[in-house]
Amino acid sequence: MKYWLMKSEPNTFSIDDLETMKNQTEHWDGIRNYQARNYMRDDMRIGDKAFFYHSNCDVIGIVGIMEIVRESYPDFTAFDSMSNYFDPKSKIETPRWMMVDVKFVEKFKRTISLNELKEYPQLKDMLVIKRGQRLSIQPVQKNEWDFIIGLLKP
DNA sequence: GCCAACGTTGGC
DNA sequence: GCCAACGTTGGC
Repeated sequence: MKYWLMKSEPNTFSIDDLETMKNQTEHWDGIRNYQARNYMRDDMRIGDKAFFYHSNCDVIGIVGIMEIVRESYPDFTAFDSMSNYFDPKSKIETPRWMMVDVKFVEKFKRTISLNELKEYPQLKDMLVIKRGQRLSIQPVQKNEWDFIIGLLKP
């Protein structure tokens, strides 16, 4: 099983939104970056776990956990000229962008902020704490995952 | 295939 | 709102 971190701006889609979706499940649409797409398409498998990360907001950081429940399939928002994510270069016959379905697992009692993540030497290699790192889907190492889960214990 | 211009991300 | 970092585009 692999571990991931997936960013979303809570103004657009927050962990609370995910929790209130039907079946607590939603497609993760709007990824328009090749490296992030490749991670979804090539490496994400059903049962993988992902941190839900809130970006561009008051309290930036990891807010909970979700699970991958459907492997990659074409991102239909790319075909919709009314969508913010419309991409005329992505055709139904040859879709350029993919998405996965994610299911809510838990919301943490507290946000593990970006500032806090930066404090721990154990996490110094995490992509998310590196300046200018904009990848919206990032792999997380098992030891990093376990360390972060450990922070939640009293 | 290079690279300048441009657009976007996302922390601050 | 600013702007550094980075990805993409398109002329050559």
